[in-house]
Amino acid sequence: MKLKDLAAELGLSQTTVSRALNGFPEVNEATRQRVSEAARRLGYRANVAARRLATGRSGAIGVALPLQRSMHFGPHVSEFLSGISERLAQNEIDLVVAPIEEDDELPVYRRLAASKRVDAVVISAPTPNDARIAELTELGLPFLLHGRTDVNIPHAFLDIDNEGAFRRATSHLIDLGHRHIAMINGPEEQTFAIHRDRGYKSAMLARGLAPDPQLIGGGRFTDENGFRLAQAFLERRPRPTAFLAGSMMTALGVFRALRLAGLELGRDVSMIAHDDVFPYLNADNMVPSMSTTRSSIRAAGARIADLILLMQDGKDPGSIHEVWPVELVLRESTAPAPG
Amino acid sequence: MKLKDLAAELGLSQTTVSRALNGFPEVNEATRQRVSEAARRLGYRANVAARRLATGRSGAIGVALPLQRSMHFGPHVSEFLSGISERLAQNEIDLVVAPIEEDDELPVYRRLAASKRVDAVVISAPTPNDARIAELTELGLPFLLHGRTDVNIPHAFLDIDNEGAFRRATSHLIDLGHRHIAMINGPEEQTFAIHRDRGYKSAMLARGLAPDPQLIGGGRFTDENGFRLAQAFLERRPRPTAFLAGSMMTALGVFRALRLAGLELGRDVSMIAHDDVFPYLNADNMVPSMSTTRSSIRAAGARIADLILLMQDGKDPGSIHEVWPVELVLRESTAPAPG
DNA sequence: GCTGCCATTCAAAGCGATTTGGAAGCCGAG
DNA sequence: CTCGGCTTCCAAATCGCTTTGAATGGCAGC
Repeated sequence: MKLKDLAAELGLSQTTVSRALNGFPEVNEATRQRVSEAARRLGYRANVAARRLATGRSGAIGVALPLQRSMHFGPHVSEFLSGISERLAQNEIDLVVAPIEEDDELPVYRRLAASKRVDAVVISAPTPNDARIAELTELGLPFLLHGRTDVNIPHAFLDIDNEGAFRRATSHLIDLGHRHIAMINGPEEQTFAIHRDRGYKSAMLARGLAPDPQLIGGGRFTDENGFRLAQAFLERRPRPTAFLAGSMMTALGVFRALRLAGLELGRDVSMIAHDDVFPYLNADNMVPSMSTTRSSIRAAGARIADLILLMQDGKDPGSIHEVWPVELVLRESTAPAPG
Repeated sequence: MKLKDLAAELGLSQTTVSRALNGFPEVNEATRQRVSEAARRLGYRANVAARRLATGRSGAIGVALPLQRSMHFGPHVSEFLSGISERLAQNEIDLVVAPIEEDDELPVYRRLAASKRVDAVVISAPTPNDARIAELTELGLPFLLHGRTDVNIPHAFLDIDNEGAFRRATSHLIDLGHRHIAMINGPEEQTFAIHRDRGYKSAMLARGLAPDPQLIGGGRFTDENGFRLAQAFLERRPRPTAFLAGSMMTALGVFRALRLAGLELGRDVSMIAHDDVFPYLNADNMVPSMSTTRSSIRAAGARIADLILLMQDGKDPGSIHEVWPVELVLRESTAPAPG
C-alpha cells in the first residue's frame, strides 16, 4: 500500500492525499476526512525512507552508547533512553543507538552526519574540556549535551545542579553535627564529579572544616567500588560518621561495609546518596530508607528530547542552557552525629 | 557531496561509482581504487534515506523497550543493547529503540512494519503463550525472540538453558548437604522463570526432596524484593540453609537480609545467584565472592544480531533455535550445609 | 578486415514520498 | 459576459541512490 495506490483508491491525486494526511490547509475538510478514513482502513503508512529522502530530514536522533563506559553508567542507560525515546515517539521520530568505542567517537559522528542518518545527537558524560563539542560544532551536526563542560563554544546543554546538591547535602550533615564526612564520588575526570567535589568542599570550608583527602574517593558507580572505598575509609582515625555516595550503587556497597564493621546506618553513621531514580532501586524501600539528593534521569531524557525538537524547529542551541535544581530528600539514613 | 558530485569529480558515471563503492565485480580494480580514494578524501557517504528507498531495505532493526517493564529489567537493557548494536554497527546497520507501553505492543509493531522503518525486530521477556509471536508472524515482520515460548508457530529464538542451570545449581546444593533450599525467582509469568522453577523442582524431586512452597518466591529483580523475600524465608522453620537467586540484584538483597539476621554467607548459609554478567556488578569481587550460574546477556545480544543478519540473508527463521548452556561457577558463597 | 566476446562503463528508469507551479471550477464584481 | 480571485485539486519535478539494459573499446580468432 503506497501513496499512489491510496490516491487511486480514492480517485484523488497523490498531492492531495499527501497534503490531506500532513495537515495542509488547502485541502477541503470533507476530503481530508475521507482520506484519513481510507488511510486508516487500508493501514497506509508513509514509507519513511521515501519521506526522509524527500524532506531531507532523517526523522531520527542518535544517542551514543559508549561500550566501555557502560562500565560506569550501565544502569543509567535504560532509564535515560526510555525518557528520550518515549518523548520522541510521540512525534514519530526514531532514536537510534550508536555504539561507540572509547575515544573513537569522532569517526562515528562524522559518519552519522555525512550519511544523514540522524538529524541530531545527544551526548553524555562530558569532561570539562570535552573535545566532542568542537568536533560536532565543526561537523555541523546539531547536538544536545547532557551535562556541562567549560568549552567556550555556544552549545545546548541540560544538566543538574550537582554542585548545589552536594553542597546542600554536606551542609545538612554538618548541621547534624558530623565533622568527618567521607565522599565517594564518581569518575574524577567527569564534569559532574568535579562539580560534586566542589559542592562538598565549599560546604566544608564554609563551615570552617577542612576536607580530609583521606576521606575522599571516586571511581565507578559500582557496588564493589562503594564497598572497598567505604571499608578503607572506616579504618581511618578519626573515623567518618557520615558518607556521601555518588550513586545508589555505591551506596549499596557502603551499606555492606557498614554492616561488616558492625555499624548501624542511621544511628552510628549517616549517609546521603545521589539517586537518579531507578525504578528498580527504591531509596524509600531500603532498610533503613535512604536520604538522597534526587533527580530523575528519565525526566532529564524526556526533557532533552523536547529540547532537541525545539532545536529542530529553529531554536538557537546557544540559548538552551538548563540546569535543574536537585532536591534533598531526608529519610532514615541521616541522623545526628553520635556522641 | 552526493554521488553525482563524486562521479563528476571523477569523470565517471554514477553507476560505476556506486558499483565501485559497493564492491561489485564488474568494475576495474584500478578504477575502484581511484573511486574509493576520492570518496575517502572528499568524505563522501551515501545518503542512507536514498539508499534505503532504492534498495527497499531499511538498514535498521528495532528493539522494543518496554517502558513499564523496565521496572524488572532495567539493568539488563544497557548490556543487551550494547551487545546487539555493537555487532550491527559492524554492518552499518542501525538499532532503533521503540518505546512500548505495556500491553500495547501490537500497534507499535504494525507501525514499524507498515512504514518500513525497520527490517526486523527483536523481542524479549516472553511468556509461554506470548501473543506477539502470532502477531508478528501475521504482520510479516521478521523477528527474533530472546527467550522461549510454547507457541506453535515456527520462529527464530535464542535462549539460555534456564532449566538446566537451575537444576544443576540445585543439585550441587543438595550434594553439599543442603535440604532446605529457598528459591527467589523472577516474575512468575515469564517463561524463563517457569523454566528455572522447573529445573529447581526437578532437581529436588530427583533426590527425593519435596520442594517447600513456603520457600519459593518470585517477582522483580530488585535488591528490595530479594531482601524482603529472604527475610520472610529466614523466619520459616526449618530455616533454609541455601538460597537460589534469579539475579545479582536479588542476591544483593539476600546478602543484606542474611547480615541483618546475623548469618554469614558461605558458612551458615549458601547461595547461588544467576549472573547476567554486568560489568558493574562483579560476582568475583563480592565479599564473599558469589557462586553463580553465568551467561552473558551482552554476548546473547551480539549473537542475536548475528542471527538477524543471517535471517536477512535468507536463512529460515524456523531453523534458528539456539539454546545456550549455562556454566556453574563455584566461589565462596557455597559451602557444605552446617551441622 | 571482420566478427564475436570480454571487460568496462554509462544513460535512464525506478524507489515512494514531498513540493512547485499551474489548472479547473465557482463565485461575485464590473 | 468577462475577468479576477478563491478554493480545491493535479501533473510533474525532485530528493540521492540502486539497478537494468545497452553501449563502448580492446583483443583474439577466423
